Amino acid sequence: MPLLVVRGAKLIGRAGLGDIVDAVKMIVSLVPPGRVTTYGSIARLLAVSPRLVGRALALNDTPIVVPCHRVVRSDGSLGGYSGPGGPEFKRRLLELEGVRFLNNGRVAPEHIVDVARLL
DNA sequence: CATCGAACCAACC
DNA sequence: GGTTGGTTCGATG
Repeated sequence: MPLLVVRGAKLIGRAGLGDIVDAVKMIVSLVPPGRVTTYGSIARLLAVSPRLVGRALALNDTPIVVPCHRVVRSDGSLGGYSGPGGPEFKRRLLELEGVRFLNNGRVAPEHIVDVARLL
């Protein structure tokens, strides 16, 4: 199966989003504990819209084995979490991994990395 | 710095 | 065809 789907290209059946899910899983698993990345960062790498990355993560079947909690919004605010426990659990996981949160509820900027830097 | 609104793109109704 | 998301970015206070 293709790793990437060019934006706008039509493939057989549910290939489009399915492939993005796989690619996103792969990329997210590169983010080390104590670090987070953003939807937009992944989206640029895959040449898709950030919203699509969100959707891909939302329908991700393995929320625990894939560290999908290490993806936040570009301004450092949590974003959502469709896994068990919701966003509250997401935040707890991150704190557990050593991610520091500011008073305004955002991730401290020093933890945020662009996935392109991890390649 | 915080909030607001428009743009985004595939799915779903 | 309109709404809806695990968003983003520029404009505005």
